[in-house]
Amino acid sequence: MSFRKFINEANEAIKFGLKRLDIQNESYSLSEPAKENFGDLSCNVAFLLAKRLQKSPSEIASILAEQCNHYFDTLVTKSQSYVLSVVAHESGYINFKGDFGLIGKEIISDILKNQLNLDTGKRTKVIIEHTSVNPNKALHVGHLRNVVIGDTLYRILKKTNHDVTVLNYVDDSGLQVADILVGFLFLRFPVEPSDKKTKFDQYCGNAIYVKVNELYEKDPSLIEKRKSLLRKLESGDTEIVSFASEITSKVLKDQLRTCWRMKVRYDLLNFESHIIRSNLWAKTFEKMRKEKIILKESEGENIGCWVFNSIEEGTKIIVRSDGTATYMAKDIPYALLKVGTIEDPFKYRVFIKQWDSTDLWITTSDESKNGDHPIFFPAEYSVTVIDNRQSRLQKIIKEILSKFESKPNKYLHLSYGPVLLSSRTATSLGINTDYQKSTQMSGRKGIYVDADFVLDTLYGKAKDETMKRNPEINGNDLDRTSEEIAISAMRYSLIKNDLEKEIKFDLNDSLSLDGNSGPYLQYAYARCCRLIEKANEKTFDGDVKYLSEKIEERILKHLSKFEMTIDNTTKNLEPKLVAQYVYELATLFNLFYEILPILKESNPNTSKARITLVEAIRQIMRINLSLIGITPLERM
RNA sequence: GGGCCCAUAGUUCAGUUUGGAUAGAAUGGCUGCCUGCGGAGCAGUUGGUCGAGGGUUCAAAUCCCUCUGGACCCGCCA
Repeated sequence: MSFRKFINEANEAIKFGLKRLDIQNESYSLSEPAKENFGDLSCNVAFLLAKRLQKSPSEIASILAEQCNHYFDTLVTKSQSYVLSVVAHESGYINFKGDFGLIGKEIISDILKNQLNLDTGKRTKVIIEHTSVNPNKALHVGHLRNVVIGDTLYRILKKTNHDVTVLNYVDDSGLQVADILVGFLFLRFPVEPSDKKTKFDQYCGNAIYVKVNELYEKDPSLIEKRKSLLRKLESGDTEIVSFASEITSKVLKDQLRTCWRMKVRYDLLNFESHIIRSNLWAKTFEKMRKEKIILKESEGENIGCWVFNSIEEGTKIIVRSDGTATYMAKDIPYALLKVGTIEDPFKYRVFIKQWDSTDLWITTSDESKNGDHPIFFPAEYSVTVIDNRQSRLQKIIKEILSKFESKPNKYLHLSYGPVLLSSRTATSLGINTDYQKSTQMSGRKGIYVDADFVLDTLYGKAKDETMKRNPEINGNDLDRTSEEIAISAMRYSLIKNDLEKEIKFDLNDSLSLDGNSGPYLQYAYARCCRLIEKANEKTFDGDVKYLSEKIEERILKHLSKFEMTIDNTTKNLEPKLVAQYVYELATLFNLFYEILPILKESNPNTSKARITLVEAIRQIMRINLSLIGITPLERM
């Protein structure tokens, strides 16, 4: 926590100074100044005191700075101070300069000895639910945002020693599944796509789902057929259920292929049909009724319905007058299960082995399968990754949960803005944009950009670039490298921005491998690797005191902020902070590489120190890249 | 109608939580830098009434109010 120690010490110095001037209860902020030549930390307290003391900020700053300096006399050994100087600026700021000789020495040592302190989780059990795409279509770029946010969060929480379980909820008995069943059973779509190379999820989504929805308008009798299929699905009609299960699991496996390609993994799949059969809903309903969380309306427009009266959101129907549960109601038992309000009724078996050789589990009704399995439920807190259109429902679920539990905030909704198509991209897909700036995607209407298609296109582009630079590269390395570059471009572009902002997806722009992009980060890492390889060092024991150039100090400072950045990321659930951190590190490194000789430096002490610095950068970069799911490449 | 989110350079975005010093990147345009540690790089240049108006403050992109423009949610659909 090197940089934080520096902040703490500066804070102590300010407090000390204020005390000596007999000033109490003054709040202030200690922040990084806009420009580096003002120092490393600035305090605004003099501005705040101006009125109270009837003096100018400038005057107060200089008096206070002098008192602050006495703080360092109280330290046992001044050489252990992280603060190099405290000076009052005429503007009124008190500026602190850090001792990056000392801070740098500590952070480099921590990095190289693998002694970074990232354990903020202390084995806290966390459940993350993400992806949860209906199993009737292939993933589009909008789904990928969800997948990548969820997986990045998983990686960060895992690294900070949280005990993380990743769930993927599969709605295998809903309307959207009934839609493709209509296609197969009534419109006679073949059970296999005519072109064997077509992925089954794409076949269902692109050919059948869209077509069926078009036909509903021309032939309303199909809607009746869908309704009857849905009833059979819910009532457990053996023939239909088993056919549906065959279809959805084929789609699901293809969806998982796309997710795995993105280096995403899960622990458990929860099928809606299993939850229905498990009796969880019945228990939940009973409980809500008993505790008077929901009430039966005896008059008015909702007569005969069981409703929840939300304080802020008004009346919400939970059970219809015909006794069936609404869409939202089905999420309640799942939420209760996650936070431990109801007991886990499931038995488990391994569904499939994943790309990282971990097991992906599913629930099962097979009585014999209840041997050793990980403990999935419950968690200390649960994070559900769903886009912001679901905010209202998530809020109501959270409110219902709070009726069961006195402890708040165990159930979190990680909200994000949807991915829209830029008008250029929409037009290129033949969609009439009506001169709008961007277009909502819709699986049902066929308005979307397929995830695999984008990855394939990126892959092709990365391959061209890689071949240009490495004419001698062999086929396997070329394929692997190109794929990793494609994934890094995709993943980075989906998390580098603020979660709440919509992403306007433009196919052309997303194909860029330059600038603030995933491949830029990988390139910086590869450069580090080549330097280390050529340096042929084993020990990395260069002395930080030879790193006195401005750029070197900036790098040491940035490295020292790593633990703090990760801490903020987990506290605020903001994956972009990691992306921004590693981008800045890559930028600083590229600059360093450009302006200073490393291997060619004539002073051996300086050269050794620089090589050590490169190694530290490389380590931090490697950790950060893996946190955001980008594979560090030694060559590209 | 109620709720929620957004608006910063031609474009895509940081910065807003916690007010502070000359508002930063990337991309596009223009221009330099490879017999040199890898040019997927670096540097320079171009480009801003921070949607508008008002308020609070010594100080507002940031806080408050009003307005405008855009998106989304508000069903006994999922």
